[in-house]
Amino acid sequence: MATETHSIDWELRLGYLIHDVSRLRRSAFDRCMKPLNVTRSQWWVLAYLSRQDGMTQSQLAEELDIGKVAVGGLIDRLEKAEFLRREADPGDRRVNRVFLEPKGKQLVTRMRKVNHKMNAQILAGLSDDKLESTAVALSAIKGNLLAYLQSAAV
Amino acid sequence: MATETHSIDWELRLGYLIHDVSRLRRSAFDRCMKPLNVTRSQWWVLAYLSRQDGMTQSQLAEELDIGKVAVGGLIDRLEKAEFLRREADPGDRRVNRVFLEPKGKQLVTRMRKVNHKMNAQILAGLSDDKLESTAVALSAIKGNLLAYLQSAAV
DNA sequence: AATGGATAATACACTAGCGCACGATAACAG
DNA sequence: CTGTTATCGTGCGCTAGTGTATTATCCATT
Repeated sequence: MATETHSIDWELRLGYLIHDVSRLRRSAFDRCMKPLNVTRSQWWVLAYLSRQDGMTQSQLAEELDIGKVAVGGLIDRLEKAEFLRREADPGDRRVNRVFLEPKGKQLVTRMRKVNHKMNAQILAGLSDDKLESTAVALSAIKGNLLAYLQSAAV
Repeated sequence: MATETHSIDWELRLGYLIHDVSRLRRSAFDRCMKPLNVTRSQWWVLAYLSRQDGMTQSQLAEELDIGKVAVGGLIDRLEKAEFLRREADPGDRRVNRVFLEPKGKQLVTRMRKVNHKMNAQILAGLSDDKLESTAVALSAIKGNLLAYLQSAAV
């Protein structure tokens, strides 16, 4: 089994690496955000809202690619913490629109900085070239994954 | 702030890409494993056991890099499903050692195949060179992350 | 032998995700 | 206008992870 010729080995390694990096990155992120008293998932909600305030819960679920239920729970907690508020849509009584509260906006700018600093540290020592080619490769993988998930959706 | 010169852009992209790829990969993995009626986390437990049967729960937690509590829960479910069994260590009455049951071993071989096939599809179209350089870059990132998590452990 | 510190597993409370099913509402068909 | 269908949000139950506290056991030092 040591004599596998080509790619197989890298395939496996890459599989594990993606797993490891994403797990470690998650830990690092959590550690960074801890002093801000907001979780990773909550961060994403706020980040998306900061780019487009007043989204509906379903839109958020779509963008974040998580279920509506999960979004509901997140918003519950964020609302309780007064980072955002729900507001009934005047035109469609089914929908809740979600708006950032001042406290939330403030948090977003702080989080942006923290995130940026973390990225810099994590990618330290990698040339722009490497960063770029890695990004390209990951994009390709992402494309494959999307295609795979589409097709297998049967 | 729009006039940042260099890498910043790739840093951001790479951050998002790692996030996306890991999320999508997780979904794909879950989809693959679904017919086997075993979750991703459970898969890891079985995989590690298949390489070293009879580990203690704490060893498993260490290897998998999750908490002991989480491991306990996973093993509860896996034991109930008869994929493995707990066995008291004769020398130290505090520890439980975990062993694969035949049903578990059987599952591991099936999972290996599925995993391999998925990897191949996901990395399709990438040359060995690209795979290698991507793996190298991710390794470096992983190193940075580990260092970061160590240092910030203050 | 006794005690005090480390370690193994568990209990409990919390955040987070999924899937399914449900009620309310909207949009559209006839 | 009425019935069907689709969509929005939620409730419930499950798996999974975290952190803290607890219990049982081991081990080292006195």
